[in-house]
Amino acid sequence: MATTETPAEPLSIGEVAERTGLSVHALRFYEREGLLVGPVRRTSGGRRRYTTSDVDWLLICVKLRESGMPLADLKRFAELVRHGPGNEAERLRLLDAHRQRVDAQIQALEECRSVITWKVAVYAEHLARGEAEGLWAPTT
Amino acid sequence: MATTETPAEPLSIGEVAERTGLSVHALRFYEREGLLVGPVRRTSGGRRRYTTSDVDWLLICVKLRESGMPLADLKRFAELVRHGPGNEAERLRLLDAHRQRVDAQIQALEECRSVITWKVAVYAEHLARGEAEGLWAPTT
DNA sequence: ACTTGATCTAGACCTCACTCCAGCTCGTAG
DNA sequence: CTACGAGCTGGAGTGAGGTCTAGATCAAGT
Repeated sequence: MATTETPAEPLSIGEVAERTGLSVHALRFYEREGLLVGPVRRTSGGRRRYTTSDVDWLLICVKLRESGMPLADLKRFAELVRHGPGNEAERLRLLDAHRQRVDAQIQALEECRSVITWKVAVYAEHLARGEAEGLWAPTT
Repeated sequence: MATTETPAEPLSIGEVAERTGLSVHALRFYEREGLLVGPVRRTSGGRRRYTTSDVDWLLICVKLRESGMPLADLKRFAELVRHGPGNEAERLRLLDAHRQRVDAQIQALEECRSVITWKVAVYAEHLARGEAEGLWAPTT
């Protein structure tokens, strides 16, 4: 774990954007929305200083988002983590429910892929044997 | 092919909604947006009458949408089909590009799933051995 | 004829997840 | 000191993809 980096140097918002793939806009937005576990430290001048564990959390967030978890759920999860120990069962339920959704998504995508693949094959064959036949006149 | 139904009875918008999973609103919206291959027939009273090939096309659309094809691409595809034969190569490119995106998506989701699964395991183990340890004090 | 329920149109509205802007401040390099 | 880029805030704007409303019409049942 930990971002394969010095274990203590705080990072600027730009650096965090770079290593999470989120935009600086998105990072500020996530913070406003309460998606981070703790408040982000600031320099005396008011600039955000992210810790490596902030970044680790964000990397998890990115994976959860990427797999379609809505921000509302992410927020809920962050709240649970924020309120410390005692709610692990609920965190587990939340994650596990999401994992199931991801599985369903993968299955759905695989089904879509096979439909598309079939359609691609239809066109490929059609092209191979030269243009002809109403390929979709009523329906392929 | 064909929707395992009488090959000629036209369907109302409600029936089509039922068998495609799209809402009647969505069906009208898709039509306005030019996502259908041909214009939908109407009764003398102005009600839409869908043919089974309309439904077949919509079922393809649903699969493409479900796998993340943007409406704009779907529209492009519909246009190609609408303009009849001669552009099959382009249709093929469009579909094949999409198939590649779907593959990438599946891969990404699988990666997400493994991250989530790992996280679920962490919580499960934690719960099994009884509450303790700052599971996220810095980072899990 | 009356009632009921499905449809019709045009257009306003909605959610989600950001993204961008104005106007200002910070901080580092020359 | 000056410039200049990166960061700050609050709030408005964006784009995708629908969803909903109002007010009218159609069609079938009783």
